[in-house]
Amino acid sequence: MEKRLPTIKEIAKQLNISVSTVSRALHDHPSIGLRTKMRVQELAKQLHYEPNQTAIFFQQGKTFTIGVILPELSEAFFSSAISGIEDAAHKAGYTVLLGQSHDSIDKEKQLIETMKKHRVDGLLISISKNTENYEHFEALQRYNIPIVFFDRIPKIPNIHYVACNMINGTVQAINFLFKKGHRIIGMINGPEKLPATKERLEGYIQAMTKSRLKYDPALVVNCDLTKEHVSTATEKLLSGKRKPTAIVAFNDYVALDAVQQAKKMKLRINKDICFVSYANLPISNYTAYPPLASVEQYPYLQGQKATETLIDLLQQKQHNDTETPATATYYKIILESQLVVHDPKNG
Amino acid sequence: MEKRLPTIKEIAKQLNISVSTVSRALHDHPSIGLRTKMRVQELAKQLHYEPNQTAIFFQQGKTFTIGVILPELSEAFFSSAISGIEDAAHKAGYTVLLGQSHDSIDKEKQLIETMKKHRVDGLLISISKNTENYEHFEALQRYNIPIVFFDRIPKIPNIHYVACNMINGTVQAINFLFKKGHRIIGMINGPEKLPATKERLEGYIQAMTKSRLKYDPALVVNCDLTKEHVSTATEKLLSGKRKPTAIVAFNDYVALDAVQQAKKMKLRINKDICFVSYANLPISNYTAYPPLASVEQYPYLQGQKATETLIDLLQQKQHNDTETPATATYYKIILESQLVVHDPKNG
DNA sequence: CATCTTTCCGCAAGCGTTTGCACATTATTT
DNA sequence: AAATAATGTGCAAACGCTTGCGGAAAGATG
Repeated sequence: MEKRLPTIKEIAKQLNISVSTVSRALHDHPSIGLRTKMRVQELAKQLHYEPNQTAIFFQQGKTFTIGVILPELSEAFFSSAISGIEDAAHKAGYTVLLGQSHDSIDKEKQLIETMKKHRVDGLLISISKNTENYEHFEALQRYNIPIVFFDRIPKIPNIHYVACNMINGTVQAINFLFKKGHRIIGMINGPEKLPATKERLEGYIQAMTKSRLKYDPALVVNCDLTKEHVSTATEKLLSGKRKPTAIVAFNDYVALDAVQQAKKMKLRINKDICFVSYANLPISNYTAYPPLASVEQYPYLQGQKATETLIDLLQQKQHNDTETPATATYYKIILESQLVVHDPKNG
Repeated sequence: MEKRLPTIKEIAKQLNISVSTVSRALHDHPSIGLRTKMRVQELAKQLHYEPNQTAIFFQQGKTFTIGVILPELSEAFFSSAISGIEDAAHKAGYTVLLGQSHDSIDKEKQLIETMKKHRVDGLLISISKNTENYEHFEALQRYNIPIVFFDRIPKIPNIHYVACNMINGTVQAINFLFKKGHRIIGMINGPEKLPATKERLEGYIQAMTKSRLKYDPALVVNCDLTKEHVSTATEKLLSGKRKPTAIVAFNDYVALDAVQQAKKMKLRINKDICFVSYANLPISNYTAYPPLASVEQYPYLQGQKATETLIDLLQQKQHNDTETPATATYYKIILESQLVVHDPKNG
């Protein structure tokens, strides 16, 4: 009934040789004779032997596992990212240990503990919205567990990260609208503290000033991304003194909510008011009034790149352990975002 | 530089006691004196001692890890499911090892190998579209690794699973349309082999016959869910002899693609032709012509339930190991799907 | 035939933890 | 004071695998 898994010891006993010989035979070690090598491998196959990875992990102090901590798996951005992560990890022979923080800093801390316990070789983290102090990350440095942050990056100096530059995308968006003749361009931005919000604002300011439209703070409103907030934000924007003819929205969902509000206010979408946003979700093509264009942030690619650099780091570490202590250079990989103009005929 | 993590042995040495005492002290074992218990715990904290989980995993033959294999993380259904899985697992002190099959049977097999190597305690699987033989699953039984399947279930007898009954949802959908006066109701179904497809068909037949509309096979077409196939399927349906006034679509995306095709054919949506579908994605509310209603499949809940039953199984196993071999009862948990009628004013 | 290589294999330690058992100390009872 | 019972601790094995080192057997060389 209780099928005990065969071990190296079993094989050794049956063949009347030592475990070390078996181990080496299975690893094709040069100092094992062809004959015994064959005999061992044969029997191993026959018994369905498989090495006990937990024993190996333990023995080698490596788990070939990378931990991933991110806010919310069901968000489209992160589900694409995790998809890229898993693919890249799998390709390199690593597996992925998963945890979502639900934007709670406590959960984030807990997860880090769990990951540490599981002795993950490294971590991929996209921090929670509410994470403001970073001790729990710094603690990991001491344990020599490398971290690569992605998308949501903490504001601390010496870290590796992969992110998408929203500034240039924003500039592209504004320029796109400018070329279409818009001169009063509003922005519905995200929660003030978010770096993503700040980047969008920076891009906005850059592009506006460069186009010699002066930057008018009244044209930029923040919101917490809930439908209600978006509505009030839109209303505020569209009933101000300077009424924008185009709005850049924090993401596609915000744009859609904003469109609904604009329609409530009897504005004609794409005539009285145009929208551009971020994320470039495929569903936009099906909506009644998709944004004219959307800034693609390449979540899958971000996940992939982040994973690749982490694995790179892990391999460096292996070498450095025997040589000099790692030269402290930090990966700072920035993907350029890209404005994607939507096909007008789906309007 | 190389901070070696403190071990139980370290503590023992510094306190001049044995490792076993330290171990017991840290576990609050009753047979350890209060004094030494305190001393140990104090020093442990001071050294930032943390047990090496890999050692414990190895020693106990348990990893407190559950493997999850599913087709595609970036699909909305599965990203919700994994979210539910992760939450439930975390609550029970388990962690989640992740893998996506990309609907490739080979990848699926590989992943199972990996999971087995990692000595996951149990597995949660939603099988790939193309999986037709099930040896690789049955092999696991022999290793005494329990599996709970969810959503996409293989056709083999003795398994645990959690699924969502699409039949009743389909019946609800048809009845809904019937009440609205529709008498010729078409269906754009999925790939023929998929159980999900079969269930929808069964529900369709049940409801149609019960409503004394006879079942007309010409009104049901299969498709592989690509946009092109959906278009041709829709066209075929709408240019048949009996032209449906309503169509039940395999999922919301299919419905949206079908709507586009119908519009191309100059039909008026919601007048000449109505749509109902499955999944109930939130984006539907933003689309130009959302389906009138959609069958909710509760992916988050499915993930959650599947995880809970797996953990249940794991705990049973622990007990049964010492007693009688598990009484072979199999969990077959079926959630009822639920038709959600959409608010017409968002039309 | 003696010596030196090569070729092949086993011994044993070590990774960090848990746990059954025996032993030593102290407290309780007669 | 002796016997018994509680109370603390330590020893050592076990989990499965890898690997440095030493050594036997076989072959090559002089």
